[in-house]
Amino acid sequence: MHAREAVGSLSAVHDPPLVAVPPETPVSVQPIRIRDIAAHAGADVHIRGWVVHHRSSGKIRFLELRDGSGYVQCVMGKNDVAPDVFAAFDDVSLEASVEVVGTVRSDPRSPGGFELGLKHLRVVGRSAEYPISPKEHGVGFLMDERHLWLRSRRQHAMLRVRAEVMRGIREYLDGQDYLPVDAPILTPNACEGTTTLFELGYFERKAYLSQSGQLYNEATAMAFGKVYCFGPTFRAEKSKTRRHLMEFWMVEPEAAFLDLDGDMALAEGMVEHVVQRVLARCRDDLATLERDVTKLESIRAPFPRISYDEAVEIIRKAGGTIEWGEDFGGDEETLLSQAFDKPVLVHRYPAQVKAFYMKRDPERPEVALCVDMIAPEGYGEIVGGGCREESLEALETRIREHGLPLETFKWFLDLRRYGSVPHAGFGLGVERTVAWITGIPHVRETIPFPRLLDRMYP
RNA sequence: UCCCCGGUAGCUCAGUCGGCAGAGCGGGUGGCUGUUAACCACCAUGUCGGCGGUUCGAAUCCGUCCCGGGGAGCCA
Repeated sequence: MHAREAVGSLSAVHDPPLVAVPPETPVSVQPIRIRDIAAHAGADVHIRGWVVHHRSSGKIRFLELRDGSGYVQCVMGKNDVAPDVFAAFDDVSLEASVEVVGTVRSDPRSPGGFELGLKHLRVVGRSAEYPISPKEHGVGFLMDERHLWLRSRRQHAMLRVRAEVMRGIREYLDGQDYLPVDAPILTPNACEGTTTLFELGYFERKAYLSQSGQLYNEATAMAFGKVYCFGPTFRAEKSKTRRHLMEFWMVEPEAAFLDLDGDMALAEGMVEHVVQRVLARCRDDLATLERDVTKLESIRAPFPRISYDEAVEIIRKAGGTIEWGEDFGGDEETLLSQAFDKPVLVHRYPAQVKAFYMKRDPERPEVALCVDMIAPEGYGEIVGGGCREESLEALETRIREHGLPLETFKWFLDLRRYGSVPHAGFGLGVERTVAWITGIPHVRETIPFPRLLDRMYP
């Protein structure tokens, strides 16, 4: 109990111990995170984590630990430690949780440059026959073991970049004076009336999982001027491609008095900021993922801005077959992205392929004042947005044309009855953005627990 | 929903012409004082995705269903 109390009192300004330290392990030093190990060179430290790797050579034993902040190699010789400490290694296996005390020393033979000369070792939780071995595995197997796969280096790198992307998005929008105002996830009806929604019971009624915060954003934008919502979004489409998830995260800024050029500038500025922030703060993670960072370093505003008409020309010259009036498929987006080394903003699509609330170009009623951002290297559309129709009459006409029920949009039409203004916004898909920045081919690794067609486990 | 590919040990896979079910890794036991996905020796492990058919004989050929992967459509 003495050791336990000592740790408890010392750890007031450090990480508290997550497990009770038994009396036989006389831990009297503060727990540290591996990331900070260089600051403790020459000193004794207390580290808790999981076994990534272990090797024994009879009288010398090696242990590689992960605590979530980094990796460190631990060493002990048979003649350097008490017999019970040396023997504790016998219970060590892949992904067993352990706590150790040792002396930090610089050693070029250790990955990371520092190693821990062990004084104490205790197995906190054993790990029998950990399923994921250090050898190669297939995607199907790893997805079944996703809860364990998350412990691997590659997944750490991926999800740290994701976290940095999300921080960068919030930092940028907050800095532009956008207020985070989230939209509901349970909605009474289809927002855009286009994609298939997940339906669920809402007591005696039906409800749907949100496919976009767009319509609610328009209400909050009229209340606060500049807003964004950031949360999960659901699409019940039976999509089975590397770019699709049933549940994904989307940030959607919306601003009153914003025009199409301003909307494009906002999207461009945000994407530039996010990419540069990841480059500045996640170099090691990008290296782990073997990302060619020169392709990211050139992501600086301004991005090319082309009309849909021009995009069709580029696609045709590149060998694509597309008729004016059709939306772009994956192949067309890839051809288009290959013509540029930056994200490309494509504006003024044919109105027929866009949502009902998109504003028509007054000079060309057949096109909408909208914009998509196509990521480089074939990662597809990462942003979709544009100007919203602010005229009550025009919007009512659009709703009727799309065969949507006017009464369910009463509140949405109210926004045009009471002080309507020109406004615009967009949605950016987090997973596609992370896939592009990390350079991985499939979005499923960019979210901790992907929801795919026919895959809901774990 | 449609098209293509696949399913053999815990994992990754090989299995020839239809003729004894295999390797590496992982696991177990033992050895080794500087290992880096350590190494060496030995040991254990199978509803060959399910069902039906052809055959003296099927992992192998045929039918069907299930599951997984890739792609299309739709979208972020």
